[in-house]
Amino acid sequence: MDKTLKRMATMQKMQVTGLELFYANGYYNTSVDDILKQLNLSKGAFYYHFESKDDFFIQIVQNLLARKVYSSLIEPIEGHDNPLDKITSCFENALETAVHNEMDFGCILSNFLTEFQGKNETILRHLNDIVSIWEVNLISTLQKGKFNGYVDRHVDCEAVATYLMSSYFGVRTLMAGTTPAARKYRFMNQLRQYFRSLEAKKIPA
Amino acid sequence: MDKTLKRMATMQKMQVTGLELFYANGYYNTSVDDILKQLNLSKGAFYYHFESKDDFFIQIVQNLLARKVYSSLIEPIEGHDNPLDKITSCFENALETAVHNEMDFGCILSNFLTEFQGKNETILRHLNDIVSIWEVNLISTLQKGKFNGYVDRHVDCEAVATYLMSSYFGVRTLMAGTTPAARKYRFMNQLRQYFRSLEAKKIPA
DNA sequence: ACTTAAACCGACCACTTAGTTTGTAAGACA
DNA sequence: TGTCTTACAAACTAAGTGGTCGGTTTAAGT
Repeated sequence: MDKTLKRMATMQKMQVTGLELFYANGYYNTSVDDILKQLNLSKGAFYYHFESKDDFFIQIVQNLLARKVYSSLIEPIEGHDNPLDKITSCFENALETAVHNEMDFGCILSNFLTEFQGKNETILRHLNDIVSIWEVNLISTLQKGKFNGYVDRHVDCEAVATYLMSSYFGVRTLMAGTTPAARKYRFMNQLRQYFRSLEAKKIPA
Repeated sequence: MDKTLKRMATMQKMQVTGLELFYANGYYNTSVDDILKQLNLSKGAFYYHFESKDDFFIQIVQNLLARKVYSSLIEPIEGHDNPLDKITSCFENALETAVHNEMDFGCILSNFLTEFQGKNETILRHLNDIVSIWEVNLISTLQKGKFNGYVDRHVDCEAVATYLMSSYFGVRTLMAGTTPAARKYRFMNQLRQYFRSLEAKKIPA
């Protein structure tokens, strides 16, 4: 019991700083030693707990990244209110966090997708799993919004989901570059403009 | 004269295959030797023509990448026709090329932006220069469209440009993953929906 | 106090990396 | 013909890389 606790604690620490460094420097540009140096741990400790660097990363994806995406992009849009409002404030919050983050390098998920595209099929599958979950949740939220009269019935929910994911990934990449606050403001501005065209038409009188 | 020709030819070959491999495998995950092996050239040749790997890449960015972005994303939207139509068909063509590309790993520019974010300031500056050029062109095209009565006068052109760049970067990342054709279709679908909300209102009668 | 196993250390291995250096074939030029 | 420069080859260096392995610490169970 205490043993598994210690085990979990060490593994957790490794994964947390692992994610930090992988996010900041990229997977291939971060060595296992880099991570261990920051924790004052040795190679032995690492390979005692993890099979390989790839295995280590996959566990990070499942343990930390999946939860992060869920808590910041999926859970906030659940519920039966107006999905367009929920998505708006969800994006607003996510982007605001990015603006205030001194070390923002873009959307973690999107960055890793880019890095492993065509390089590591196994890892890519795990990343795409997260994308799928996000997509499915967006679609069903939008469909629920249709049913509840918030979203126009002619709207193609799958297409909207694709458009939303695209724009979010992209703006995070742009924001990591220059003038994140301005870019966030402009982005949200146009997101609202776009959403207005998806609203259910009010039946006059 | 013949000398500079040979020199240019060799450098060109190196840069072309360099860009191919950097795009496919990433900058840090592609060694100079990888490039040289494919050309049957030696380290001597490489360091005779280029100062360093970084210098090599910067020249690729300026010589090849800048031109590529210009010819596929900037030049096609120039002119005095309806900018919303021009941008639509420009994106349509760019995405169609990506769909038919067997080895598509996303938008070259966006991928490199992601890879160098927070890692190499110098290279990042050169990449952001290209982004700026694209942005400026989008904005001025939209403003011209306003002047010519294609775009509604209340539209915030800078915000539209940000939104367009974001969505394009993002959809290219998504398309590199799964079902690129479907994602392209859905994306273009919603782009048109969005553009409809930017059109100049027809003055009735 | 003794056993046992989990948790960890750190030297080590084979290999790769960017970059250097020494050397040399081939053409230009005198 | 002899010299000099260009354009490359190939062996090399020093610093890493992921991964292995024999040994040591630590702490719980008896």
